[in-house]
Amino acid sequence: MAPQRRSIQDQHSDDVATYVAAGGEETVQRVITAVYGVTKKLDQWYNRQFADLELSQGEWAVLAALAKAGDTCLTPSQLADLSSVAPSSMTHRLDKMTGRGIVQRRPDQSNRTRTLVSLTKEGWMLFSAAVREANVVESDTLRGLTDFERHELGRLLEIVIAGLDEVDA
Amino acid sequence: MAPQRRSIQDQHSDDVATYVAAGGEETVQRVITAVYGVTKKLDQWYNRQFADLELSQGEWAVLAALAKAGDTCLTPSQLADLSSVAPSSMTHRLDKMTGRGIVQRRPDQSNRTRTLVSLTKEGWMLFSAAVREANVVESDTLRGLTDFERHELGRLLEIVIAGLDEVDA
DNA sequence: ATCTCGAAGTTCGACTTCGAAATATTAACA
DNA sequence: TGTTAATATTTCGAAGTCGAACTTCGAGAT
Repeated sequence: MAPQRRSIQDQHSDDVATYVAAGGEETVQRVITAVYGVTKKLDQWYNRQFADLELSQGEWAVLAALAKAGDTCLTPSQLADLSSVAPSSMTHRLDKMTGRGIVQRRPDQSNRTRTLVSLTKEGWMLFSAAVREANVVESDTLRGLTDFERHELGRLLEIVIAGLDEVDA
Repeated sequence: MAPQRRSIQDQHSDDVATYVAAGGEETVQRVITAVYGVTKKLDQWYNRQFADLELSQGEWAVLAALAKAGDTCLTPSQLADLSSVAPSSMTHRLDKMTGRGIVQRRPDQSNRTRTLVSLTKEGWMLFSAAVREANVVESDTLRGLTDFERHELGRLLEIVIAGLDEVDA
């Protein structure tokens, strides 16, 4: 009754064709469309997985940014920038996360307009749990690739990453 | 005064190290983190570029979904699903886009609970303009890769895409 | 033919986000 | 020292989003 469900790769080919027909370059569109196809699926899985931990995408962004900073504290403005969100939005988000006890705020002694945010021990534990949960689906995502291919994929993407700096300027 | 601004690839290495320290696999994290680094930058550029066209990310998702469907009309539910948004949100979004004249709604004659949505001529023109604008930054993004490398990157990503179907089940 | 169940769309209240204005502190300069 | 400009954060109103309840319609069973 329902038309045969199209496979994701067929859908992908048609998507590329649509973009090319609208004026995009084929070699570019093939890569970019594929990148977005992967992240879209991953985002859906993250949302499902993180629901267990009562963690939204936005809260995850804050958690990850603070974890990556290590011992260095970050200000709300920096967190807003790293999370691609307005500074005013970060205020309430931090209120909530502070209330939950996974981050803590303290005034900067050397500049009292500034607030320093850092992870609590509970925050670190939550981060670690989230990474290990996420690693499951991420690992599944790459399961069609050999070790060599994973290495090659990583290498190529890192070339792209390295070029992003200059494009901005 | 400000500490030397760290390059994106250095940042990337440290990010991977953080995830590995928290319990992720190195080969997996290298690839996934790189994919997200690319899309994050692209998202920022899209937002800037599309501001010219008065187009939000959400509206772009609807536009692209309808364009990919070609002549086939889509229902609000399908659009909500394709755009990863709640059906109730799609109602208002379509109201706005209809008011602007880029999409049109009409009742399905064969099933009157259903509404069919399609692009207007203005919608198609807007889609085409957006694709060509986006292609500029996308092309810049890949500028560090040779033609062969682009082909290889596309090939590897398409293997991943092909595997996504089965992971879901 | 009628009844019930499920599906599609919309409406409603609560929460999140944004941009602009307000507040507080620091830095610069005459 | 006093005034002004700049920076960091928060508050506030408008807009977008979500989940739940509601309405309408269609399909299948009795």
